[in-house]
Amino acid sequence: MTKRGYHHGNLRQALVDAALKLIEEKGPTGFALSEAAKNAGVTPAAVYRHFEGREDLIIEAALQGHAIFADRMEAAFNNGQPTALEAFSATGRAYLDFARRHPGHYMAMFESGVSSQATPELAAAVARSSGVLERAAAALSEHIAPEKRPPPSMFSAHIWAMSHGVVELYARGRPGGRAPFPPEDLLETGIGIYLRGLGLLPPDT
Amino acid sequence: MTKRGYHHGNLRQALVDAALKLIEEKGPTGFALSEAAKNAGVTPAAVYRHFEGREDLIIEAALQGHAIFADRMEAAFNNGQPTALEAFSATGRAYLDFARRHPGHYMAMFESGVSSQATPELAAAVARSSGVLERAAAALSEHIAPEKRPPPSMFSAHIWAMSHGVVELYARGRPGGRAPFPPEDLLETGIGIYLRGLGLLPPDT
DNA sequence: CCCTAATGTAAAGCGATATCACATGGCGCA
DNA sequence: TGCGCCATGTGATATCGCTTTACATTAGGG
Repeated sequence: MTKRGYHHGNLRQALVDAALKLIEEKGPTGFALSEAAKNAGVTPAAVYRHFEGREDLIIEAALQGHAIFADRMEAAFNNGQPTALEAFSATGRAYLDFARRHPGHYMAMFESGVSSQATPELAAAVARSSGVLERAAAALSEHIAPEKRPPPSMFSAHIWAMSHGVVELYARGRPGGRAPFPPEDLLETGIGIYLRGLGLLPPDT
Repeated sequence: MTKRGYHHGNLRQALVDAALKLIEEKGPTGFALSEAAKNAGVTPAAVYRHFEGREDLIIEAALQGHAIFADRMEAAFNNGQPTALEAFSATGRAYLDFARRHPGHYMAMFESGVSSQATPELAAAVARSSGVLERAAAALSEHIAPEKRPPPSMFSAHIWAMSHGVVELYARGRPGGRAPFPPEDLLETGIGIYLRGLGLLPPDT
């Protein structure tokens, strides 16, 4: 585990971990490649043996983030069990939970300024994440009367947009001072109202 | 208008304009104070006669953005005329329209990493923006049966979150390749479904 | 008309990214 | 076993952007 003399052993991942911690602490802007190197116990130049540069390191962090993200949502969705609605709801909660538990990853994924198309691997990871949410939406869609059913990809885009918006604006105290409501409640109620608009929830309460 | 020899005449605003153009072109990360200075025809040090530094320049851009933003939404809301629903809908469209027409401002406001509380003036400008949207939501709220009426601030938070999410994720081709739908449609339908969930739109179509 | 304050410049320090030649040592192969 | 290669890390250095300081210029009021 400790530095074995000259060679590190697993510098690549150690750098990613250091980067994630720094991004979480100081934001993607404040993150410095040289500081990540120092925290990993090597000189800045060593980073270039494993990554093309600063941006490439961020991309790797985002990539790992999307992998975890997709896994979590996949597990929460649980193949649509026990019901499409409950699975969908769990998936939504998993979204926010991921953002809370992995702020460094989330920032690398969505706030670092790197395009989701930066590399083919990243694009694939993003596609997998979207795929999970889209399948959850598609499964739930089947319970909507066909004539008032939006395309599943639009359905999932709405959910993703609201989830992301809640994270960005209210999960770290953005507009109007502090969060007027806990983000979890905000997202839960927002999605609830939206689902009611689709006829997927009863119109009471 | 042109540089009058040694003194510029209106360097402060010229720097803000240059910064906005650069932010729009290269993102808040790629924006360089020195480049803005060059584009304004002065040396980097001259910037410090008008701003405390790079971040302060971005804050001023965000500040002006919020002023325009609030004005536009205020005008679109039009004091709730002709109907609360139409005024609200116009306000939502104004949101997206602003993001499209003023990408530099929007990025400075929401993607630059500066806190909305960075300075008291910025906090005030943000509060004014939120206030407009919140009033629009409050006016529309009165048409909801009281027992199923969420607090207006929660209502407006939902709308802001979805609007912001659409801009961030789909107005510049984020997840899953390119935008599957025009952002305008995405937001319009999303808000439509949400309003239907509140009983503010008829459940047909 | 001059003097002062506002505004801009030139030069230099600092820290971060990135590149290059060189050092080290882990590991496969004879 | 021991040799040599190549992956991995270092040190030095170039470049660039932010920022500060001392100095230069000019607009405008007394």
